[in-house]
Amino acid sequence: MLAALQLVEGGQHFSSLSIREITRQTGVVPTSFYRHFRDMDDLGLALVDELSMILRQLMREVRESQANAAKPEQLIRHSVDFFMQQVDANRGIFVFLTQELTGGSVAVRQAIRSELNFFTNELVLDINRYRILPDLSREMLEAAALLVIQIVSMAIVEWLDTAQTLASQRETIRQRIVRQTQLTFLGASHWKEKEKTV
Amino acid sequence: MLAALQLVEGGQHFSSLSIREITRQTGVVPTSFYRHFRDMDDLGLALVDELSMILRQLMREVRESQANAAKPEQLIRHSVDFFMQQVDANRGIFVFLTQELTGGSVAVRQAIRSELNFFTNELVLDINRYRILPDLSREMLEAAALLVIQIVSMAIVEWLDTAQTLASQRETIRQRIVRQTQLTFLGASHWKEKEKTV
DNA sequence: CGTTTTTGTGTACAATTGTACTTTCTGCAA
DNA sequence: TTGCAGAAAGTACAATTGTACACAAAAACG
Repeated sequence: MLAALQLVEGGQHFSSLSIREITRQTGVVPTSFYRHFRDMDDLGLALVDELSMILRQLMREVRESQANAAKPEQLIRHSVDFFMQQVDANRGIFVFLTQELTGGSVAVRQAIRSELNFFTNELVLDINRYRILPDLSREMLEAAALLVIQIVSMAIVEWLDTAQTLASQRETIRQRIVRQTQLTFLGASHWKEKEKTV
Repeated sequence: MLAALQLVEGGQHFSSLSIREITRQTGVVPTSFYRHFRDMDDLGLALVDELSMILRQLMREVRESQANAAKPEQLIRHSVDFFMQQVDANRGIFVFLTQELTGGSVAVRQAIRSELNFFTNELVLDINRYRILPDLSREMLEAAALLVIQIVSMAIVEWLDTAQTLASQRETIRQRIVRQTQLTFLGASHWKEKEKTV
């Protein structure tokens, strides 16, 4: 699994990897692959499972880093800074997950989407816990929370393409995440249910 | 190019296609490939160019379908309905574009991103033309417009995974697009520049 | 018409691939 | 110490791959 992640981080798309390539990377004979996975699809799913665990832990750390939040208006900014730092420290994970979010097999795609839904629910819980947006309907709350998750997801792809040395471009991305997130919360706080959605 | 699109629509990832596979699909000898493209990357870029043209035309039609818009509050809903209809009618195009948005080579990814920026600018022009959000700063306006584009982009991926027969699931996706877009505009309309972004 | 450019064909080959199979190794429990 | 299960190695083979090169048809153009 680590070998596959390294190859993906090295610029190849997961769906273009071969079994032999992966075993070669780990310094093991091709047929050993089958001791652990039925085929590449199986490996893909195993990776999503494994990386999901790591990702959840990582999100917990983002949350904890805000436990003694300075000022609430800087909460978003700090979370974004901290999170993007983690993205850099775990490139392989995020390259794989963003690739497969739109790429791999149906099963893998849905596994990743259900992980995004998990984070959406966590966010909904947090919003409720801190009594932000108390008047929002469940549906709208979920749409807003998922939107925040999607904002970050889309930004990660671009972030990973932007060299760490290009500080100004990276700052542009960070600012956009903050702005779009603020926009989302601002919109949600002004939502009146009478404005019928459909 | 059509052959590649068909294979992608058939469930394979573009980066896993082989030259021989493509030429086989068109009923032509493998070496003929090189008469038209240097390599697969070249084909990928050519596809983005070609599909961008089609996509722009398609977006124009979405706009025109709203020229004599009934009521403004239904404008979003109607545009979404019309657009998703076009997605169904052009699956191959959208499968490829969403795949490569996070997948392919750096060059292809950036080509697609710049296309998304084009649509963002178009949307900004429209917003200005109709005097929606007259008080919004340029930066915030762009962030909001891009967010709308991103909302749709993310939804397309899920849409393509949802069979046409599952009407209720598809309606859920449509509603989410509408809600998230409304949220974005609502937030943008309440934005005061004093709420410093960063 | 004749010529030139573009596109397609045929042949060839070394490299890589997935996977079935048999055999060897390794660590641990009895 | 023995036995055994899990992991790796070794061997094998047919299928597929990218691409070089020489030649043939077709299209474009004067």
